[in-house]
Amino acid sequence: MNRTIKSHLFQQVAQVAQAIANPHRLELLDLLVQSPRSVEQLASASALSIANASQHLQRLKRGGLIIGERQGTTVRYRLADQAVARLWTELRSVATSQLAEVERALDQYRPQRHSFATITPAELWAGMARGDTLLLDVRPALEYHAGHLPGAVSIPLEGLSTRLAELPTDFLFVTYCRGPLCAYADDALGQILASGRRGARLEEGVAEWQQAGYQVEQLSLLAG
Amino acid sequence: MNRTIKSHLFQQVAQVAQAIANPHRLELLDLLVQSPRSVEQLASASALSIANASQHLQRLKRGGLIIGERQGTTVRYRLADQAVARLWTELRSVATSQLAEVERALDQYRPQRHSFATITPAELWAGMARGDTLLLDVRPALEYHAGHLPGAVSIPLEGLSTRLAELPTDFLFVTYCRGPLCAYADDALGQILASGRRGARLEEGVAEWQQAGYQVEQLSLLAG
DNA sequence: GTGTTATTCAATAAGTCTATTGAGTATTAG
DNA sequence: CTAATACTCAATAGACTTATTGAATAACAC
Repeated sequence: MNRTIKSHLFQQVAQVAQAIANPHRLELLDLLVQSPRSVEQLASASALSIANASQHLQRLKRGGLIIGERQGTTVRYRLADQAVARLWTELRSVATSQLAEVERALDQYRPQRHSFATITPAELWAGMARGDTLLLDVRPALEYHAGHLPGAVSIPLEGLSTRLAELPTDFLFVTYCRGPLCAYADDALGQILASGRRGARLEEGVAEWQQAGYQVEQLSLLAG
Repeated sequence: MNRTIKSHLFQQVAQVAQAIANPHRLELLDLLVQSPRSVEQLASASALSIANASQHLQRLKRGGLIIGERQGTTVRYRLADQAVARLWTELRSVATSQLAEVERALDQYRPQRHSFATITPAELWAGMARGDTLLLDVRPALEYHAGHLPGAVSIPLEGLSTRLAELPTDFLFVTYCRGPLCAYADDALGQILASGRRGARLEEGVAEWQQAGYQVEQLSLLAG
């Protein structure tokens, strides 16, 4: 009888684990860590049908991981709590460190990652203080507005190729994006290096930065 | 085609989430956070058949969460990494803070938890330094040997009722066990308070203690 | 009111997960 | 060698999960 209650307790906790135990839902969560979004935005960003995305989002909601708020005709989903971002970070960290399969998949998705220079937050700080380093946020503008690293300039990957000529030449360009499972910063860095400029990649995204105890900057709460 | 690779990456990470997305496997993990164990020990502690426990353990192993090592005729399973304990702690924390259902299940499993005094690590340190506080580890001896809080005395719940008379009367007794989802410390504290002694419960277990940056003590690596 | 857009719901077929059973394997003891 | 112990494997039925479809609802513009 104690056993029944105990089983029930673990069953409840397992509900949360079941909510994240699906690749599509992890991808949705990864997007929501960057910024709140509507169902349609999430569906198109993750290549799901609207109905399918909606159902996955409701599963995440039932698991207490995200919150959906109706705003006129759309429903805007966001993380229920920063602890959810920590859970996602921790899961990713266990996955990449313990499963060789994940490392291999990551090498496929980000083939250049071993050839790029990487930079730590401390080195980045020092360079920005010296004034010889520029930090580029290459995520979509929507995500930049929801929160970005202090001093970062928003140059979404989409527009980089046309704006490349604008960039000065005597700087070290540090690119970052959603975090270690995102290839935007690699793509951007590739273009920057190809143009003859110097650059490095920061593996951390906004969530990892925040979890490491640093502040993030926010421009507008109504980012759309 | 980029999409295929990306999906594959998230699928790999989801494998780890799927490994913990089952109440029995969470219970096994919760046991393994306390100490390594054989299949038989795990099966009996979690009320599973041997074959079933073995299969769940192999699923956890495939997910990279635990490691099994043959030692003579038995196979001893242990956590693959401390990061796994962090993942479990983080999952539990999201579950308890975001799902009212979990709080309700916890109230059923630990009905006295709101009536007991709780104590923080800082208060505990102060009391132990003053010499008026005794810290009791009420988990099975096996788990105490695998690692325990510094200065804790091992009094497994099983033997407490017969040893209760031995305990001095002029101390504050602080009980702890596996962590917030464990009722051992509540049971023990109930007996201690009923005997007229003063006491409080420490919610943290060894894993949470360690994750908070404190040291743990270990007696023997061959604890059996 | 009608029409439009964004989202959710319900039904369903195909796929995946689980507990149980009984057989199979590895190690040790004698 | 045989027997015993501890564990794993394979097969399977029943239970859940998932993607797709098309219908239903909610908010708004007019």
